[in-house]
Amino acid sequence: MRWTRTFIHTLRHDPSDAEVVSHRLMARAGMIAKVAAGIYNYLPLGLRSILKLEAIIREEMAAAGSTELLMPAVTPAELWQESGRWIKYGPELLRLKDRHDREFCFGPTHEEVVTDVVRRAIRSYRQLPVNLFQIQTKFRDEIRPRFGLMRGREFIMKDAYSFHADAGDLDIAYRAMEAGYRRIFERCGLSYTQVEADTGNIGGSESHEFMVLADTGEDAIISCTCGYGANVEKAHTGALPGPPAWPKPLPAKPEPVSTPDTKSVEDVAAFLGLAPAHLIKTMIFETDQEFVAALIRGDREINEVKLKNVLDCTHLQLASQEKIEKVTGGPHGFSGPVGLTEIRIIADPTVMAMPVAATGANAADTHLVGVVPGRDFEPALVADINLATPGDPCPLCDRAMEERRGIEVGHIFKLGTKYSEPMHCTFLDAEGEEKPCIMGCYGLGVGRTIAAAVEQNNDDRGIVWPLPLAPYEVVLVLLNADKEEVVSVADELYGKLEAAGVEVLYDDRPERPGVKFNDMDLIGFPVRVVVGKKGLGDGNVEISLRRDRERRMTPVSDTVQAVTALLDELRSELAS
RNA sequence: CGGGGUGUAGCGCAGCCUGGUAGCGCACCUGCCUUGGGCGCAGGGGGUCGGAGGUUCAAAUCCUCUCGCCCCGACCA
Repeated sequence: MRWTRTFIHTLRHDPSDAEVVSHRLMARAGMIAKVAAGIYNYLPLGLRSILKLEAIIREEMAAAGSTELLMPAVTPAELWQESGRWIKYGPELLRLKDRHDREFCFGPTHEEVVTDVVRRAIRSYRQLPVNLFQIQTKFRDEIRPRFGLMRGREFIMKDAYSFHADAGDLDIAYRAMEAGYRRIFERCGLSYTQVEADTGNIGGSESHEFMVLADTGEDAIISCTCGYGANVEKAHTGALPGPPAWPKPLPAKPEPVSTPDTKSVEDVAAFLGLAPAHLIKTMIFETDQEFVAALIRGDREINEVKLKNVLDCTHLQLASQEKIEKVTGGPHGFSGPVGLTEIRIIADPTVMAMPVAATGANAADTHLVGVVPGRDFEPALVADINLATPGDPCPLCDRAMEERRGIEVGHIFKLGTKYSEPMHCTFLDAEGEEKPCIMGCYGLGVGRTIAAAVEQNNDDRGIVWPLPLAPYEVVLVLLNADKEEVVSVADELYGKLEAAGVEVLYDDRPERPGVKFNDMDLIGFPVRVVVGKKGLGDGNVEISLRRDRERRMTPVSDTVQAVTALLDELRSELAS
């Protein structure tokens, strides 16, 4: 392709709204352009990278046993009402009405639609398993879209869904998808990790996320050298060290102590001559259906995602000071579980393991000392609601874990019968009994993966594309567009490279060298071939790789061979 | 939705406080010049100052409302 016949327009300045490096560079390189908040044009250069990733995905999905279909972007409300998500999904679901006032939504994901597809066709266990995928534009009306393709409202996603007669068969498909995802990210040349994940609003049992590692990633990953890794939202820890020995005499029953103006755990502990780990922190939360008191040891924090799952609620937030006072009878900062009978108490196991503790007394400026969990209060529920932090022991091997950051590019779930049951997607088993299909679902953010690749591969001059995702593998740069003898050599080289099957962009613009070189570095084509009168004087062109920018002078006649050899070298690096 | 900010040429910004000719850099057009890392000189085109209302002799500037966008928190591929 000749540059002058395509549509590539680079920006000299950073767009003022671009915050992260991938957004900045993709916008400047003329790959994407914003149309509205969280909604982008994929310009020709950007689309090429997207299509390359899609091609890899299609190959690996086929290898994993999934078949492509395409479902509608606009889907009727009825399907969502059947699953219950018309209510549960909330304002993130973009709802539309047609001219007859019938309700639709722009699909944010397609469990309902695909379940409908399958239930119309499947009658018998003999027809299972089914495994379908699509690459589709989705829309989620995010509260705060940002970071370009990383967190758009409209975005391209590959989503796959599998249907099985039993859990064992689901596991086979799940493992195949898991392996397929690993191959996809490996083939892209990305550094990534696979972690245990929370299932979020989609629901289900087992779940893994695929994270491209980048310091700018929005997700925190807790991991151990033994291979354990989990999203911090989900991460467990091994047995935490217990609190230090109780430093004072033990009262026979909880004893109120005046603690004026001490609200934070640190203040109270210092005031009482105790360690933070001697206190029980009591947090009052408000959900869509109730108030609850969540109990955690004073030196730890509550993991709100875990808590939300334990409570099985849609919304969860800290209660306001007024509401705390109403529910507990005491002001904010002095809540405690003793005598708290109006609301459910959820306690972390570390709290129940405390032999004795200090807590708020649900009264102004007062704490209770000598509270014994299980004797002085009984929680409605004991569940892990502890937030894992770096340095905590690994649940598998007890070594200290570390925290890294990543960009979630893939998420796979075992859904079970969450959709098949309410939507009656059933089959007859060998005994003639009607059963709901066991389902799995497998998402992969296409645009986000491209953005993550940029996030991971750039320098101060621009993008450094990994070969498999580069919009073009090779750029041929004509330096002296007004010198006929230079042009004719470049034209001829362009023809030969194309004939040899090299994916080449020919920069035939009559621009100054500086402009061209800067554009090439910004866009980040892996291989650059420069034809200029200076090199040509010695019968040479200059070949360089974007990643090291080392220039090798090569005789014109050897160019095609040298370029293909370089490409082969880059490919074999990826394969190894 | 809550809190903070911003909207002036295609892009990046100044001007606003203290009302009075709408500006700068880049990009664009013409000519000359230059040509291996964003040249130089000269000339030129381009604006409902986000929108509506108000105050005023006079509003980009002050006031009110409204819309878009951005940043900080809860969602997610």
